[in-house]
Amino acid sequence: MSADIHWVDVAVQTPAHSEVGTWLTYTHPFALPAGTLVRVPLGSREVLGVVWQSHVDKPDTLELIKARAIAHVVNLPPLHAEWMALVTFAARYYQRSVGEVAAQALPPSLHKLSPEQMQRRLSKLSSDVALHIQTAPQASTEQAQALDTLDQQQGPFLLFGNTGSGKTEVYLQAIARILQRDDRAQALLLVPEINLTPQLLERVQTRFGTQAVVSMHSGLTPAQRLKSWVLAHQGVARIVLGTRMAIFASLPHLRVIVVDEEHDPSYKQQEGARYSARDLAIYRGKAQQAKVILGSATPSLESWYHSRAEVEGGRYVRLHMPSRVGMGRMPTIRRVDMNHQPRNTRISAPLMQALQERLARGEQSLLLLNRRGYAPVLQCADCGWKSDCPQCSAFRVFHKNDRSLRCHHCGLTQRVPPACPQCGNPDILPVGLGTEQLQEHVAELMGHLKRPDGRPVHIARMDADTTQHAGQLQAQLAQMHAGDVDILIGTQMIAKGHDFRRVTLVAALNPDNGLFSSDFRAPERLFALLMQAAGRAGRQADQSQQAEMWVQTHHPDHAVFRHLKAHDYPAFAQDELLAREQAGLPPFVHQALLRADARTQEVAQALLRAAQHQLQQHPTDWGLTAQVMDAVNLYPPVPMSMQRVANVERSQMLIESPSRAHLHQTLFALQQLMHQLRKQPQHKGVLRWLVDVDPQAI
DNA sequence: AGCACGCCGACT
DNA sequence: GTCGGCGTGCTC
Repeated sequence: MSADIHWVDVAVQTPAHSEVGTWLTYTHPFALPAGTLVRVPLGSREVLGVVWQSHVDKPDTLELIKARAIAHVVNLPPLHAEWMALVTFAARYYQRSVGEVAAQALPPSLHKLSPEQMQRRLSKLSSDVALHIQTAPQASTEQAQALDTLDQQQGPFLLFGNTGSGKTEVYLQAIARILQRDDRAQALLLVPEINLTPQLLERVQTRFGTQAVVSMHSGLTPAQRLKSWVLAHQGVARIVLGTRMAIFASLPHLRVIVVDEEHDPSYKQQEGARYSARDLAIYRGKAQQAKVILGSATPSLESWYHSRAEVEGGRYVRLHMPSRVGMGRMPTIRRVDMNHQPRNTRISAPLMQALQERLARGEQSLLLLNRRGYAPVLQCADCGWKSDCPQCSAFRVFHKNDRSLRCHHCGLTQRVPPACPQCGNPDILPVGLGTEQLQEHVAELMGHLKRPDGRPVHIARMDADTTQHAGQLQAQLAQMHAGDVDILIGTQMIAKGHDFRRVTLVAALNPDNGLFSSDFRAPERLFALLMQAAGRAGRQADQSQQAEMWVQTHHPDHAVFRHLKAHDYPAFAQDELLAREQAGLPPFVHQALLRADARTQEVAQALLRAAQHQLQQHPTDWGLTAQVMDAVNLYPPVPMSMQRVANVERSQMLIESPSRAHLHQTLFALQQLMHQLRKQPQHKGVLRWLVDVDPQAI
């Protein structure tokens, strides 16, 4: 007379690196389809989980463990098989548990709400699909060609289009074609930053109808996020616009994925499962038969390499759109050799002249400086004390606004001391230049000047400090568009995406730090930033003749600036790829980092050294063959370039191989090995360890 | 990761 | 006498 019992394997958010298996087994009176969302008891709490599979027989691994019963079944359609495959793939690829990736991929409210609360929220959602596609503007010849190729070929595609070439229009028309052909089809449009979503959302909603489009990013309230997620999951929302997290959106009828500005580093998640939304887009498109379009004016060298000719082994279809539409030509690049300027010049004489000309004509200028605050460090004129952070291996930045010293890594904020804490000398001085000081400096130089309309010039600043509160960014952008601002000073946030119509001059004041960084991707990032910044100038055809991008540098002949002057990304990429190939760097090898954190660098490194020793001396103990280890390079553990943050010492070991398969075999072996090593008493002091596959920086 | 249980110092 | 410090260990 025993009731039916089914054994249900459920993925729950198991501890990040626990040895708990892939899923936990619970009981339920009847079988549940894979993908069903459930709430299950775990220890003393109840957590959200995803059913992976059900079976009738008791699993033999469960002999000693008592299976508990599923508490609730969430009243939503099950997640589809492709979503589960994506989560499984991401978990394996980025070396995390399936449950952890699944949990990260679901909206937070789904975890927190009780079944009753969920039910109430769900009942409020409408289920009318309201797609109204408006007529698109006439495509240019280049756009039409790109659209035809997108139609005819399978992809994935790299849309290599100059800033202003109308990439967005191609995305929208490509999406429109696919949504028109299939009345259930869904589209995913990824953008790098939340900042860029509102204006694009408006444009997409205008084209496709407000109801058909939802957004997904971390700036939404939990309720909004849940709503977007459910609408996408139910197939009601036809277009999802979002940041990297949206790559995990449940889209049962996904047919096209667009990754805008695909080179942008923010597509790489930097905590938890360190996934790349761009790379997962490629996987997801293939697995779910959706077209994938990566777009950029300065593609990542990885994507550029993958889009080389098919006969050379390329896997992506490259689409080229070199012309600007509805705007003039790209700005003239002017390099100022700072070796011929007085020492410590911030704004060189010729740049001053050019800025004044813009002011006289009522045109806007952008000044780019990648340093927030007033000065990156304070120094005692007497004893040489510097404002270092007591908790990090970094200097605290001087913010003059509130007279504070702030560590940008751990957040430690203190008032500036009245005198040197080391020798008592009251003479402590700012060293180096930040945006706050630049604003002050420019105001001193040009604040007395008048605009053509007789009003005094307006010198504004836009960076993380002036945009931290809700609405500030939008307000600043509105001022800029209204023409109230004459000179806008800011960090890289002012270079990205904005369509400032009256800007005719953009200047990078001190881009040299990007040139000789130890990070091999620094030149690539600098080139992309400067090209993107240049794209802000001369967006109105009648003004584009005057449009200029200025670069103040001590290395005017450096390849980055040479190729920038010619607006020649392909030449830059060719040089850079050649250098990468010769140096044995990505995309010619694959990398992963094994990282360990501890109170002391010695303890952190000891764990990594032990791991290295085990893999090299006893590979077979960990299931690795000598051949695999021959193809995998383990570098000696070293401190991270940002060695100490919030009193935690960080160390890392670079793992490298030309073979993706061999690299991953090594990483799987490492999981087992690291769990073993951590139990040993000499490694007790290790706070955490983690693996970063395809790291952004090393 | 949470969250319990557990065994030693300063508070109502 | 308890409140609470975070060390240790477990979660189907």
